Amino acid sequence: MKKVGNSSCNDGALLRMGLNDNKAGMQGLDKEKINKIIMEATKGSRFYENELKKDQQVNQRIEKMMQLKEKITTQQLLKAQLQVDKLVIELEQSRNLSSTIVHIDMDAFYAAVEMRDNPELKEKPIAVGSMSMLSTSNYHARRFGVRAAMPGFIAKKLCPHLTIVPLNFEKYSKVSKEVREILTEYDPNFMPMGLDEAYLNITEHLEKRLNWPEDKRRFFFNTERTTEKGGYSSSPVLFEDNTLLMDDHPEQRDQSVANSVVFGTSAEEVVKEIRFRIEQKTQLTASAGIAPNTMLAKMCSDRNKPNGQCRVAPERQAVLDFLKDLPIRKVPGIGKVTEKMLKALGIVTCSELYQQRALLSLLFSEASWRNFLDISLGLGSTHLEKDGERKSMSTERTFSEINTAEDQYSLCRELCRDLAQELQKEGLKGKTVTLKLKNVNFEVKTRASTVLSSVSTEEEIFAVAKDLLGTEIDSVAPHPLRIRLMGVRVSGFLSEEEKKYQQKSITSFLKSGKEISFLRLHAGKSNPECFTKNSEASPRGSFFDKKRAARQLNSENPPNETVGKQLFHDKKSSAHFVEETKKVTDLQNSNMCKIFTCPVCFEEQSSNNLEELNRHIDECLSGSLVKDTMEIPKNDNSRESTLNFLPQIKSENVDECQNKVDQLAGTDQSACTSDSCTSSSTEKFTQIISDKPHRERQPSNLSDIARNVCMKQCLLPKRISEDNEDLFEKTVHTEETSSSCFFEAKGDSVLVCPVCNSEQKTNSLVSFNKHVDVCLNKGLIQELTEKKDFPKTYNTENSNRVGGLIRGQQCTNPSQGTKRSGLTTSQSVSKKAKSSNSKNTIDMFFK
DNA sequence: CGGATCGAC
DNA sequence: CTATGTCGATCCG
Repeated sequence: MKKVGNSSCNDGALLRMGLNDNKAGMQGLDKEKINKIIMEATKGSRFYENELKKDQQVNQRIEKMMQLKEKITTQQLLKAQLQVDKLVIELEQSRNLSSTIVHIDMDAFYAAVEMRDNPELKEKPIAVGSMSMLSTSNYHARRFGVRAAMPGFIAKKLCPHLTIVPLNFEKYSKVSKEVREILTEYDPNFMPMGLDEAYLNITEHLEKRLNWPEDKRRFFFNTERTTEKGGYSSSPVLFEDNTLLMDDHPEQRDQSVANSVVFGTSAEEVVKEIRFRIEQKTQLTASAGIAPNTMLAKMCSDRNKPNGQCRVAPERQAVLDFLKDLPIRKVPGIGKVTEKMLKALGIVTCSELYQQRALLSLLFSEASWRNFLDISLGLGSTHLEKDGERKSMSTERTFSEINTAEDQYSLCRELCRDLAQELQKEGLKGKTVTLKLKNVNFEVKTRASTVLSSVSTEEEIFAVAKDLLGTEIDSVAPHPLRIRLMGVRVSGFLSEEEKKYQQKSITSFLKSGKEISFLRLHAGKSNPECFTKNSEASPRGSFFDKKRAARQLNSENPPNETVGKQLFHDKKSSAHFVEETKKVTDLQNSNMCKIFTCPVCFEEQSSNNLEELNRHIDECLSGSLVKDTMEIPKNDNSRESTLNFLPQIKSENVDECQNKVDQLAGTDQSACTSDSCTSSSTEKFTQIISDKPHRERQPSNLSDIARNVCMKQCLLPKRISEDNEDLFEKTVHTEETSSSCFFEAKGDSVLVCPVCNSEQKTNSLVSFNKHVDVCLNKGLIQELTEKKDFPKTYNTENSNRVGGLIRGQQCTNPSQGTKRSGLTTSQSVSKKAKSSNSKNTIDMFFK
């Protein structure tokens, strides 16, 4: 039995410290010991106090969420269920299993490189980083609880023999480049994620490869390599699992020349080949995941690491099976906080995430719950988008306490200098400057200011940053600002188009003088810093009160006003132009490959968007529905079609299909928003129902509980007594006119509680609703979580289905982008709490 | 727009 | 002693 709800657990900051399961190696420590040691090293520190504070904030968020949950009524939940399930259908329709995405992940990358290059380190627990912070550790060290993102001094307490190797990025970059040279052969558009990870789309490679002669798939062992021991390393690790190279075409192996190996043509073989080549070239091992989308591929690569690979077959059921018991924390985008919040709702696995989809849609923001839904359905991006233009650039530094204004200003200038250098390398200018400060209690603040003309030089950036800094210093005066970190960021870059306009404008407006002085200014870094100098350089009026003036200077811009305004104008119009063209191309793109299959007539519909498809389905429903002859056409795996509705229908029972039709029918009325339903939708609804009364209504899916209640018991064949027929009519009618509530007053009647299934005699809906509420609060969550329908398919058993009544919210563009949202509760946070909180923070910031 | 937060590497 | 640096996304006020 699963305990659900109010577990605002007080596991404190320990949770944050990333302890992991320890496979009880011969050496190493068990979890308990690790926790204890970390706690001893940690407690009482400023860092720890701050962690506790953050933890409490999370707990407050959870509490708020739970309060919100308490207030959710049955009706709301059921309605949400309907809406979400409509979306589920759309998402299912758009499921795309035709791509083969690979995620490659180098094993303990930095540590592995260091071990490779220094044989002394082999067999020893090592970590890469510093006493302050570790970037990674080898597997040996991990047995002691030494992990990435852990400070070295704590790691040393866990594992006194730990060797800490300083970072050497140049080396890692070089190795990374070697690996990328291999990857690019399989997908020239592969997407690197940091130095040690990458996504590949090998769909095209797989096709080409089918026709490749064996020799193109033959690779040789590296025999020249002289390892540390002078020996010859024949990559023993890779071949430890001898299944690795023997499946696909064993006969081809025999023909291979000594010291060579031939790989097959399957996706698995391709990935083995990639890993083989990586290891031969770099002596490093990689893990890999193969799946129909990036999210799954990433989770797959985690499955058999280190030095393993795993595949999720491109079948809906395989995807669902893979997700079934997978802890949500394994999902990219779900971090500690989200994990904890969901855990408070009793959600730990992906299947539970699916089961609670209705609740989640009420408790979280749209972006969040939609993300959750994608996750629980196993949807992710099926193509690798090249990353767009950079949005910001920043630099920050941690140091031992700095508390004098002078030091802080000069540090700030230094950061601006570094940043300006980087900005100019990429030829970027931004309009927003953000200053970041972390005080000695680890509390972080950011302060931003946006100016009219974009900045890129040290002087320009510093002019803005110093004001922000000055304001912060003032705000604590007469106390010193005690900081341990400062950072400067520039954002709000001009887009490519805007740049062109700007260049034109600049060349036409600015004559040589100013421009050159801009370009040359930073080269002569002779200025021995000091902010006083800068304030001299700023416009007049700043020499009264340094600090007051500083605050007003926000919108100073070196060129004259008219230029600034002119630029602004141009930028706007050009941005508009860009947007328009983008729309057009987007449309064209989406035109290209989207073919929907109408779930009613089963004909392929090429359409721009869902709305159009829905319109078609509408027509089908009102026109040909009566025929009710649902021929299921033969459908071989046409890899072309991006949308695979048919195969699903095939694999599910007919009733499931009917379920979808019902829902679609009930949803298309976009006027049927939130709390009101138009009569036309109700008409259609009754039509469908009366058209298909003969169809045996089988238990369908969880969400039918929602429909049950929506349509009241009148549509539940088993529970409808004959004399309720009348009720049905009235009911529908009532809904037509007033449907602010799913339950309409009906005089004396016997209603069946959709939760506990018991009959409830009521004379008022209020009392019945109350009963359902109570029932629901007690049992629904639990009941839903206990459903065992996940493995088979998400949409299965439950009792007594009825047609749907769904609000016509537009859910266009099921594009399954790569975006992963952060998380927030959708409801507003109490202002009081927040402001008092921030006040506290401000007070505390300078103690 | 500004500030805070989350999450990934 | 000693708890990173950079970036993107999202949400709310």
